[in-house]
Amino acid sequence: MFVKGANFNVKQIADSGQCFRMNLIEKDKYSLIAYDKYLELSQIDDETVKLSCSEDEFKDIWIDYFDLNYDYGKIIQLLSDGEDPFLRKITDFGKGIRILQQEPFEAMISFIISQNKNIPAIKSCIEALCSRYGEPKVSTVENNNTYYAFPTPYALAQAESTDLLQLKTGYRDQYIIRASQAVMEGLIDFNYLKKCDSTEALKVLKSVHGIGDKVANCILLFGLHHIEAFPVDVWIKKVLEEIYHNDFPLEKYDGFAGIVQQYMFYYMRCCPDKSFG
DNA sequence: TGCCAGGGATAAC
DNA sequence: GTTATCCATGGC
Repeated sequence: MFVKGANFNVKQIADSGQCFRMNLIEKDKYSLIAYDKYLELSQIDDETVKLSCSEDEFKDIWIDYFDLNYDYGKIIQLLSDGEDPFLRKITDFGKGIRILQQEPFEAMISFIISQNKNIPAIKSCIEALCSRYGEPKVSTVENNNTYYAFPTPYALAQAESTDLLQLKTGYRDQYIIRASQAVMEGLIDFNYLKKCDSTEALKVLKSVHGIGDKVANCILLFGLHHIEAFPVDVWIKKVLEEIYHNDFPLEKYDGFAGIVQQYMFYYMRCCPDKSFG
């Protein structure tokens, strides 16, 4: 089926570092595994994306996954009309990005793995984790190909440390196991964390061994849809230092700071011409 | 080869 | 409260 509308760019989303199971298949065409489903997306033109799913599946899963009920145009207009020249530039550069609503558990484990790794390494580690602990599935999209769902909390709570080390998790093995156990035990309740305010949710997430400020904010933003969350990694830190001299007025973007953060991240990672200012 | 990566825990100041 | 050190490993 086809999705029409501005501010939905598959390449920009795939390269925005939110999810790690979205990959280029051929020019303008990407595969994605999420919510136990396999999906292919093709960018037909600036305002058209083709999805390989049925309309029912689109309504059930992907419309929320891609946050298609949220008006990004309004935020983009606001930033484009603002007085900050850097924000005007990066908003124009990344205006096809959307904040994904990923499965909270997948976001939690993925961003625990992400620490001190680059994106290609994160991707291969997560793929290894999925093929080892995830449920095998068969897609009807193309050639009945087999893929693996993201592992359940139950599966990872019982994982062996030595086994995880073979999947290149490095020193994060116990982080993964203990976080999964916290979910199984109900110490982490994603439904509650979605509903409560982000300060409270941040505190709860950081109570898990291996989840610090940055990872917790990524879980908030990409798994719990707290779009006010503002994760600061090495790239964002660079923006805050080099562009704003550590005086970025975050409070001006209250309520949607996470979107601004994504424009910053995507620009820093992907703009071929990073002439600042 | 050495440095960096969507960091965090812990020890040491 | 803030800073230094260590962690395991792939990517480039």
